[in-house]
Amino acid sequence: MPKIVDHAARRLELVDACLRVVANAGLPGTTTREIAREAGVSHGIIAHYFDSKDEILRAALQRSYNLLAERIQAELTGLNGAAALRQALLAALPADDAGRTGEQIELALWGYALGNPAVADERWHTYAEWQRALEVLVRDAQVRGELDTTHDASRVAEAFVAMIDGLGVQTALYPERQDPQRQRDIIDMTLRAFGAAVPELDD
Amino acid sequence: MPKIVDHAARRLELVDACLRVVANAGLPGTTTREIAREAGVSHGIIAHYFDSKDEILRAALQRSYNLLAERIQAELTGLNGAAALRQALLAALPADDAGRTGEQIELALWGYALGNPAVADERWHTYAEWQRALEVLVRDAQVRGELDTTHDASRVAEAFVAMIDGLGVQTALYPERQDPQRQRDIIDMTLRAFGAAVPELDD
Amino acid sequence: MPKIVDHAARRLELVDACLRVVANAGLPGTTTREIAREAGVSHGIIAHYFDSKDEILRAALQRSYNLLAERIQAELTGLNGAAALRQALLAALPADDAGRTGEQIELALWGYALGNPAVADERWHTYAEWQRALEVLVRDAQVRGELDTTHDASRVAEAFVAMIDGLGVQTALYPERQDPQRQRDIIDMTLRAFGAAVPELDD
Amino acid sequence: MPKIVDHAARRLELVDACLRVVANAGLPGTTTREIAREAGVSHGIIAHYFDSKDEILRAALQRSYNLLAERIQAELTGLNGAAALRQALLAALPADDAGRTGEQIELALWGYALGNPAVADERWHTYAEWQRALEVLVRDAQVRGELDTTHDASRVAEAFVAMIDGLGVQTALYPERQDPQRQRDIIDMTLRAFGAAVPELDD
DNA sequence: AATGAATGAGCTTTCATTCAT
DNA sequence: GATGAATGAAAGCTCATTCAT
Repeated sequence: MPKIVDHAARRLELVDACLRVVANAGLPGTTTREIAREAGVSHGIIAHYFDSKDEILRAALQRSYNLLAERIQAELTGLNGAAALRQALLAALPADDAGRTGEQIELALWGYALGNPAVADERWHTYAEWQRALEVLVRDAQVRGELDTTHDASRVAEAFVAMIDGLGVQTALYPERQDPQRQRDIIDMTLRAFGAAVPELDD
Repeated sequence: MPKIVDHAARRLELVDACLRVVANAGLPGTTTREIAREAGVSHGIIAHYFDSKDEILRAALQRSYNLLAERIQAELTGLNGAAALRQALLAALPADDAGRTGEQIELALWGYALGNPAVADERWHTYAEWQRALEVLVRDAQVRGELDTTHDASRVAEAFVAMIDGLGVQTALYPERQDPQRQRDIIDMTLRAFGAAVPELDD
Repeated sequence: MPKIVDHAARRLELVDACLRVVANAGLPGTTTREIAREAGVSHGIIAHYFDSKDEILRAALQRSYNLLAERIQAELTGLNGAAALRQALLAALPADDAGRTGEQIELALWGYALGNPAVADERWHTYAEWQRALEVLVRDAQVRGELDTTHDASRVAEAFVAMIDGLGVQTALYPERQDPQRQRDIIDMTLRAFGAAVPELDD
Repeated sequence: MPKIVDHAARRLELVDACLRVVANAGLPGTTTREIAREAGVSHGIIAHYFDSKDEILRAALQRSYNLLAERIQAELTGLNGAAALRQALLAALPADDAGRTGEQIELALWGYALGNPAVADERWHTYAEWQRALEVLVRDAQVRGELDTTHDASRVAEAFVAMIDGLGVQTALYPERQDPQRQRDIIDMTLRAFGAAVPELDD
């Protein structure tokens, strides 16, 4: 009987170690040796669970997205219309240290996708999925009369996706210069501009 | 002092070669050897003009931004109010192959800034400058009654900066999947949402 | 003691798998993992049956020689004198694909013996045995008056051993450039030079 | 002005270091690090002069053959007929320590050629060249009546090439067990069998 | 007996940097 | 100023071996 090891769990440990390294050391600092050290295992073990460094990086990219998607999904329960849309957008914003780290991982892995068409393609599908989910929320809000129907739902969704991405970039690059509250205000302001009844702020 | 002029020109040649390499080979492919080869000079020459690889990359990042700023500035002559704002935003969008390449360079260099606080700090200043310029345009449009005054000009500017960045990311990562016209439509739609009188589209 | 039988049979399976790997992948491609895969067993099993990779390679070398010796022996039944000598030499030549593969294994394992004096020593004994066997055949032919007695039997045997080895090297290295028939002709010609009554060829 | 270095000379130094390592440590022991250490230079320098380890090994193979060919050629001056043939064969035999080392290099590199068709092909040409040269000597001896004309010159040449190779293998593998004088005797005996008037030995 | 997870040394190769000329 | 030879650290990856189960 061989040593009993949960293969999937071990892979996940390594992927998470990889994400921590990316966050701490950036993509160039993400070496297989460093990942192993972070996971507290030997260097050679990575070859046991991944065919190459590429494979673990791709898995990390996917995991990073899954974590975000789960977080957003969790926040939507019980909401609908403009409130659900707003909640989704705010949840997608990096709010705390973990969120900031997540954004840095995301941004570092964009640089990785840049040179790997296959990776970029994988990434595209998760992006499109996220945009479609947002489009559904926009349309629902429009149907309920909680958002202007003047604008095409698909484009509105895309506008918000872009804005979220852009705000995320700034958080990743200038974590000390960004105020999470201000980013939420900007989202709320834009929602109002698109006709949502978001209560005014008084800062 | 002819020597000094030569010196600056030589540096610029090297920086431009560096940008071409980043565009063609990505950040990991940007080696000092490759930059020298692209510039058609010997490998060791880089040490003459830059203390380190870091320094040439920083210069390339700055140059990349300057080129964009110049392009935007050139498009604004003779315009004011909402029209100027719109023109600035559209000019900031990557429209053609050159623009797409520029975005990829930008994105690759973000990954570089991620691990270098000093680089990120430099980058922050150019970002802030671009945002302030946009804020001036927003305020001007508001004063002229061509944009809703409901919203804080500073936040509106930031919203647009984020949206431009986000759309740029998508162009850089998925160049074949993005339609420049659709990106322009999204900007126009958002301008209308903020009260600008941008003519409706009929695609 | 059935266990011991199993043990020997298992070892043989592994040794044969090793020979197949050497033939297919060359000596550098002969890894313990590959041997295990070829044998259809787990990787760690090799440590059960062999103390080290060296040991299995040594066993493979010995096995390779035994297979050849058996083949030669089988061809000699019922023959004697110059006819037996000729048959032994022709049987030692690689004639078909299997023979060619055997030569490649042999040659690959020479490279291995080169750095391992112990292995080379083992190899020496099988070489000496093969030479002595040939010497007996030469002397028998001389006694029967089917071969010149001018020459020392021991040296004649050695000359033929060297020639067989040399022809084998060429088959191993340039399988497509060698013609088995031509190699047989060369052997026959040399036998005639040493006084054997081998019928003339007419190609 | 760059540092003046004789590129070709430096390459040759490295190739010779490579040959010494192959001789001392065998093919598996021939690492780029070891070659650099043997040459007394830094490890990375090999990348300056050779694109890959393959390239330096191929160069070493070629060099090894050239050294042998030069040695043989040097011994032939002033001779012709059977005497020239005999001298060529004896010169091709490994006679001293240097010759033995050369054989070991040769044998190790055969193992390398085994897995590289391109290398094997290169090797084939030098083999064919050596065989043709020998054939010319055989034919000359036949024409002068110093060798039996019964046998086909081409086949006789091939027989001798094979015998030389086979004797070389034995020297390489069992350097302590081989007696150079005995190998020369075997060659002489075979020459006599083919009709050459080589004086009898009296050992 | 058999498994396969885990280790760590060592491989080739790449690369920023230094420096003699 | 300019060259390119040289260095040495570090990268990804391979692999024989060990060992808990």
